Amino acid sequence: MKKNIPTIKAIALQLNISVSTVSKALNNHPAIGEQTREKVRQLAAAMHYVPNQTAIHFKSGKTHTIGVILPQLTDHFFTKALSGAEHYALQHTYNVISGQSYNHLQREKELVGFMQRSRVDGLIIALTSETESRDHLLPLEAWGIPIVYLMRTPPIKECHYVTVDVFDGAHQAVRMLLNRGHRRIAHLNGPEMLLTSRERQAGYLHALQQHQLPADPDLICHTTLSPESTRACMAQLMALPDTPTAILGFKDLVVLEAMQYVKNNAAGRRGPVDFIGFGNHEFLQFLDTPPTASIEENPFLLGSKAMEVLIQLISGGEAQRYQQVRMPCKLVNYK
Amino acid sequence: MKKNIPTIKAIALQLNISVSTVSKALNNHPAIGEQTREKVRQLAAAMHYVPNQTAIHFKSGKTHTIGVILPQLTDHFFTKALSGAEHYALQHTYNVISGQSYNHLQREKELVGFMQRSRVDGLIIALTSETESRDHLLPLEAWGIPIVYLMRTPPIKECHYVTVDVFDGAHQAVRMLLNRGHRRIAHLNGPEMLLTSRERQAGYLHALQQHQLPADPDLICHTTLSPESTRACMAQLMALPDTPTAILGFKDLVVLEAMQYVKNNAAGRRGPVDFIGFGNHEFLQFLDTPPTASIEENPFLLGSKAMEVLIQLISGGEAQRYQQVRMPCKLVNYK
DNA sequence: TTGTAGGCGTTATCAA
DNA sequence: TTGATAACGCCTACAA
Repeated sequence: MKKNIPTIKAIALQLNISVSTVSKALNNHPAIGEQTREKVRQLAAAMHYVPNQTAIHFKSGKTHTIGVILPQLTDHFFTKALSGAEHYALQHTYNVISGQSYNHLQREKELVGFMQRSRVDGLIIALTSETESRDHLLPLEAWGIPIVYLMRTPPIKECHYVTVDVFDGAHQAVRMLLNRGHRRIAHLNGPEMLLTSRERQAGYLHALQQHQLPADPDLICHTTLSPESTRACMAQLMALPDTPTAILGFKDLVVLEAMQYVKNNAAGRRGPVDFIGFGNHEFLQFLDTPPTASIEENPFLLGSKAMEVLIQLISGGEAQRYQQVRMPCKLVNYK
Repeated sequence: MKKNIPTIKAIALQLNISVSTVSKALNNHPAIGEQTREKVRQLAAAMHYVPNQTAIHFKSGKTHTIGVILPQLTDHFFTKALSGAEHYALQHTYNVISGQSYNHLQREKELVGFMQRSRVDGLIIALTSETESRDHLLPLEAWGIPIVYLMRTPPIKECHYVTVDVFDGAHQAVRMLLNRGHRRIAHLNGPEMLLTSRERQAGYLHALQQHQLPADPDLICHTTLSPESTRACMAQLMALPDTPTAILGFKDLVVLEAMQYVKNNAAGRRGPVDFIGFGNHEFLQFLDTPPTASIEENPFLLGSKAMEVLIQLISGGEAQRYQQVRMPCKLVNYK
């Protein structure tokens, strides 16, 4: 199967006119006669001519394309963030190319390289939980390609980012649990390395503090997000002399695993009865015994906002201050 | 923020050698001295030189990139199919660019246009449920860009496709329900337009037929996959004088909506007690009352296979017969 | 109103 | 072993 793709030159040849005339006709250049324009357009349509974007990118030095790198799309949070980013980009005639890092730094580096080679005009990235340095991203910045971090930001202040205000989310959740009478509230948090984990924890601690409750380090544990790790955390919590009565989880999936653990392993024994996680996953509605509440994050809007910030950075001319946006989240009650 | 991206020319200028020497040095061309090669490599690394892929694509006429167009990534099935396709592509040094059609023909056409302009070497596509003709795909084929349809195939024989053997999946499911004693089995199917719906139905009918059971058209309905539409179907089924005792659903989500409907609207009344859907969604494990079974499809392998077929078509030289693959599926019991 | 020429970054061919 | 040159498809300033 040999490729046979029509070019401007082929059109020019057939009509016996010059290449530049064809180019102008197709681009609605004013200095082209009505007749010629029509002739060209008709032939182009008949030949199914489609401009070669690689050539245009190459020539213009602008790809009008945004790269998006996310950990994984099996996580609804990122899927929706991607959709939001795509949506905004499309409305502003930008294209999106995306890739999944599968939470591996090595793969993230490869993807960054791919984005660089593809000469994206800007990058949105949620770092892997392995990523400690952003050395592999510095060349992009040096090139003048703006980067907006989404959710998973690097541990520095000098960057553009868009995140969810998980501090407030955790704070709201713990306040609700406190109001329901709980005094032993565990925090089944995500990987310690993630900034978003640390912010959740800060919100958790702040709520306790406001209630003049001491923080018990035994009540805080970190799951790698694997089911095994989550179960290990739960085993630890349940082994405490004074078991927690409520749990704030990193996200809904973790909470469900925790609830399952309690159901399977704590029959009869005292165990947590109230659970709250992040995400407000749509599957929760199908559960006979849903968690107490869930913290809704609106990832679609998050992605859309990230793209908005990025496109503004790209088109906004001179160096701007670091854009740092925190989107609100909302506690949704299930009981 | 002005872009400042190093090129081969910049390297050549600094080292006071020619552009072509630099190019060869970077590409390990044998006819380059060890010294020169080293000098070039070091400077390139120091300048964070990254080749301009748009230029290479442009020059070579090969992008080494595969386009993937899917309805939506919020559907785990397609997310996993995408991951599988990406995985295979990466191992064979192909890149993937993907887009979501959101099940809109218009958007699908735009994406096809984007893929064409991007000069992908091949395309994997799952058509929208709106897509009746493949006119917008013909130019690609005329260009010699192979297309592999994934799951959502066009209603013709002359195409390459990779699907799941849903006929057999439905057949297995209905056989199981029959074995459990059911004689009034409803088929809560997906959009009639989708080939995959028709194949499910054929499997359903075939199983009934093997059991010498007549097919009751009242027991077959088609949801658009929206919750409202699914509820409307359920209302219809529940209004029958002889209500179904079991339901085969288009996919797990539809089944859960159906189960919820029964729970909310049939308290006390006779209603279906066994449910089977397609997908074997990972959330099913968290349900107190899961469906009876689910039909596992392995979409990751499906996407991977589609990519394998496509890359073979791309590199395989001359026109080959139509590749048509049906992946097996497996009934997973929950009760 | 149309055509000519140059150039974007890279590689391949051929000459030095 | 290295360098000069042309070419890929398209656009644009300038010339005709």
